[in-house]
Formats: sequence, structure tokens, C-alpha cells
Amino acid sequence: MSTHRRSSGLAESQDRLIAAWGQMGSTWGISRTMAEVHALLYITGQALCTDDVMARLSISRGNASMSLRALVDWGVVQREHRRGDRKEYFVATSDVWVMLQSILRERMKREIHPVLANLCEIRDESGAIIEPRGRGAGAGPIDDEEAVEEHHRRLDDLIALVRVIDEMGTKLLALDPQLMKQTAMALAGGFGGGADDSPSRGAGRGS
Amino acid sequence: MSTHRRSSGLAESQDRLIAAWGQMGSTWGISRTMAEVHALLYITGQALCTDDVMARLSISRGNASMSLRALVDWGVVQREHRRGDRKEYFVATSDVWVMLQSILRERMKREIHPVLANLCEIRDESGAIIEPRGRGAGAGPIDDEEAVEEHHRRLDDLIALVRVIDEMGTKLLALDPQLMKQTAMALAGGFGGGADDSPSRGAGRGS
DNA sequence: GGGCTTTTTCAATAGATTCTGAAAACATGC
DNA sequence: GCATGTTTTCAGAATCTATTGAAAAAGCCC
Repeated sequence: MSTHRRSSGLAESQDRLIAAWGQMGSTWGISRTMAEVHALLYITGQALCTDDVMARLSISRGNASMSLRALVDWGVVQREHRRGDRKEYFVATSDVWVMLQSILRERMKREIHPVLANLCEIRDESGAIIEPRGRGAGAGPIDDEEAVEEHHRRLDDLIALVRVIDEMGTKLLALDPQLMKQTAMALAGGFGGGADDSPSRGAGRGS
Repeated sequence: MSTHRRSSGLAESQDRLIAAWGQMGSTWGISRTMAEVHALLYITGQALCTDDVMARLSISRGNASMSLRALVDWGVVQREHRRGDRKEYFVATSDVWVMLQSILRERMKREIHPVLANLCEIRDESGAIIEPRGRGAGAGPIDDEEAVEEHHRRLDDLIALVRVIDEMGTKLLALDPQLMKQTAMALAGGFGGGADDSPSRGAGRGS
């Protein structure tokens, strides 16, 4: 087998993971680069400084700085200082379940909470909707009254949905990461099925 | 008809919801317009044709057509034909839990499955990583062997995580929407708490 | 403080996404 | 088939986002 440029074995595999993670990130709201930096730190498992990241991913200093800071804000990467070295180093959280909680926390904060607040505000203010000049004023069809009721019903349904999602997330975040893992695996395994730890080393899923 | 002023009550509330939903959509991978079209169809509860959508949201025909088609693809909007009318009308799924399942299904397909397949492929191929010229060949530090092991460990952890998420999603999708609702509410209510149906009509959450 | 190193910021630019509008394709009824 | 009304497509324009690179700020040590 073509082992001739095999020193790239590890690095190449890392690059592929970085690319995959980056692509996934960009499908979400996260910038591709930020996800790539995270993947790099996670998969190497080492503490890297800004220059390491710049060099490995071929990105500018500004970009590296921004991405690293954002990752620290998200809580999936920690700063690390070294005695006798002025540089700052960065390490990714190695426990994927802790990582998942950080991501969940941040996404809830950015995506769910604002929407829920918005929806509630809209409903509160829409409570004041009154049909034009009451019923029976002649011109307007009574249709409007129905429409307003339906509007409220649908608004309420939407709020109930988002709220349940919010509460579920909050519950999960309150859990210890290990317990969350157990819970997730129980759900994945069929609501009460055995929670197995081993990730089944076999072949991957087809597609 | 005296529609000129009071139309601001209901329509304004609708507009606000549309804006909120659109913003949320753009935080995810969904285009803002597509989310707005969906919000419009959902909140009005009516079957609208392309021209209605164009007029109400002030968007071009092409944009409306694309967005509507995408929503139909996602399964959150259905086409509707009317006898004696050549136009096509569109209605949003009114059950929010059915809607949630459609969204979940589509997001799994687009975001989770490809990543999982990718990760598995990477692992399968990275199984072949051998350190340069075996151990003990002098030059290379044995460090490399450790690095490769760590690499595999981390890759496996990541795969296990994504796989659990995938399986959880699959399980939820297999459920009847109403049962999924029950499940979600049970989780939200504290893992075994009572599942109450009423969405508590009171004031909203603060922030 | 002054010299040195590293990090952060930000205006300009490169790049990607979304939207438009008009033309092509598609139906439907006559 | 033709006439009419509707939907889809897509190249180019408009818009939004990410990235760079260099200047400013922040540390650190003597």
C-alpha cells in the first residue's frame, strides 16, 4: 500500500475531520472557520497558540484571534498559560458531553430565548386586538372575529411548542454531563433500553 | 369598506410574528424569506396563492415560488388545488407537533446524517494509520504512537456523540406526533412529571 | 518608563448568499 | 392547435457575511 507519503496519515485524518466539522458548523449558524478551529483543537488534543492555528489552517491572525475568542466565549475551549512563555495557548474541552452542554447552552441563549420572549410579547400585545367597531356594526363580516380567535389559538400553540423546547433544554443543562449522557443514551436506545457505553467499533453506517 | 385603519390590529400582530419567525429562521440555516413565508401561512391559517404571498411580503415572484416549493419539500406546507381556479394555493400544517417533526426530519437529513457518514468514513480509513517506519526505527519519537491512539479515542467519542443524537432523533420521528408531544412535555416537566395540555394562558416569560 | 512580544480591533475587501425580473416551460380550456 | 393564465428557472444585481492585514492596544520584563 502506498505508504510512501504516509507521514501524512495522522495529519491527513485530522484535516478530514476538520473539514467535516467545519462543514457542519456552516450548516448551522456557526462560521466555518470557527468550527474548524474547534475541530483542530479537539482532535489534536493539544494546547495550541494562535500561530499554530494560523499556520495549520492557513488563516489570518485576526481571524484566528476572533475565532479563538468566540470559542472561549462558547465555553468549548479554555485558555492556558505557560510559565516563562508570553504566548497564550488554547485547549478544547475533551469530554464531548460537556462540549455538547456548552453548545446547547449557547444555542438556547441565542436562538430559543429571544424567540420565546418575542412570541410572548407579541401575544401579550395582541390581546388588545378588538375587531372594528364591535360585532353587528353592519359593514364588517363576522369572519374577523373568527380570524382573531384563530390567530390567538395559533400563537398560543406556537408558544407552547417553543416553551416546551426551552424547558427541555433547561432541564438537560441542569443535569450533570454524565447523567445527561445516560439520559440521551436511554432515549436513543429506545426509551428504557440498556445504556451501553461502547461505541461499537464496527463499520460505519452506509448513508 | 372601513378597512383602512383598523386592519393594523390583526395584520400588525401577524407581521410581528412573521418578523420574529423570520429572524429565528435566519439564525438557523434557513433563509429569512422562507421562514417568513412559512410564518405567514401558519399564522393566517388560510390557503394563499403565490400572488398573495408576494403582495403581503413584498417579494418577487421568483422568490415566492422558490420559498414555497422549499416549504413543500420540507413538508411543512401543502399544495391545494381549487376546482375552477387555475392557481395553486398553499396551506401550512396547523399542528405544531407535526410541523416540528417535519423540521426535525429535514434537519437530521441535512445536518446529522452527512456528518455521521463522514465521521465514520474518516474513522474507517484512519484505521490504517501507521506511524512512519514502525516503532523503534530510531528517528521518530514514540510520541506518535500515543498521538494516534488519542486520535482514535477522540474520533470515537465524537462518533458516539453524533450517533446518539442521530438515534434519538430517529426515535422521535418514529413516534406519533401526539406521543412525541407527550414525551417532550414529560421531559420538559421534569422527567416523569405530569403532562399538562393547557399552555397556561397567563403572561409570558420575562427574558 | 522603554523596548519587546503578543493580542485585539476594525476598515477595506473578498466571497457567498439571496433576490429580482423577465423569459421559458407548463398547464388548461376552447 | 392556439390563447390564456400560472409556475419555474436562472443570470445578473443587490445584499449580507467572513476574512484579511496593518495599526492600536495590552502585557511583560528589565
